[in-house]
Amino acid sequence: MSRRRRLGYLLKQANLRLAELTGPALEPYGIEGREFAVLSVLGTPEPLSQLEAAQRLGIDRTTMVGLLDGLERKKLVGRRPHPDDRRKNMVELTEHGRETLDGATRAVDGAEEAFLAGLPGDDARLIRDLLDRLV
Amino acid sequence: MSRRRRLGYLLKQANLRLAELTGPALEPYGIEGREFAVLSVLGTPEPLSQLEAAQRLGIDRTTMVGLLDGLERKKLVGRRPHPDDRRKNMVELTEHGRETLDGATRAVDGAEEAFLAGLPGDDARLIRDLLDRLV
DNA sequence: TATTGTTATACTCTATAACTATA
DNA sequence: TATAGTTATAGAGTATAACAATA
Repeated sequence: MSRRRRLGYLLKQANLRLAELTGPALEPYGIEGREFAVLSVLGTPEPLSQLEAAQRLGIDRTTMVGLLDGLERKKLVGRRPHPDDRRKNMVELTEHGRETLDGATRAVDGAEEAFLAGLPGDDARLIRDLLDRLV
Repeated sequence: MSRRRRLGYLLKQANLRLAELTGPALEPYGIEGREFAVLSVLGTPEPLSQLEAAQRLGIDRTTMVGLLDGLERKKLVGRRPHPDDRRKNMVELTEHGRETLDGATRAVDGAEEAFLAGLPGDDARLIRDLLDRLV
């Protein structure tokens, strides 16, 4: 009979353990977890401004500036002014960014799979569904 | 048909949402989430040194020093040298610390319950079990 | 020599405030 | 007046390195 651990502790440790798998998985692509997250939201069909991308990820727009600076230096994304509202920068994946996203997505899929490997297939699907309903 | 969100994103957001509930829940007790975590591990029957407490929480021993400094200032814990190994500080809850832990535990239980309120009872129990098996 | 607690320090991540330009 | 992007800055939270005391 083991002691019940706090939910906050479990979530934090799960996050850390997953990051230990995704970090190395992304290394060959030259990006970090947060950069992958940015590429992921930019990979959706609809074009996004910097602010919109930030909101999708739940981060501040000032944080997005730095992330995009890095991704732009790596030639993974490009900024261009919105034609109808020149306050906005629309952000798009470059060809290289798209390729990187595709490969990195497979790598992260593998890392998530490894992370969930301890659970039977049904439970692996279930925990994702449950978390999805919570957030 | 909604887009599948990354597991890392879900875990991070779940953590943030839970923290938004536990933070205010702990406020009446004058402690923060991390301090509650420390009190929790000190609340177990076996006496712990600073290092042992840090290891239970997966944090560095240098981080534990600062946390215990704060808790000691609040008269919630006490340090005393281990009788047989004077390199070690044994850390124990004060009477006030025990009372605070008891109340705070109920408050956090309530916050976790609220966090999981969107899920049917079975699923609320299940997600905790699944996370427990993952970490 | 190794371990525990401590301190100083630095690094990462993030947000707030203030500015520019646009609307 | 309000919004989007930017910059400067500051605050958490954390770890690494180095030291003293002890084993």
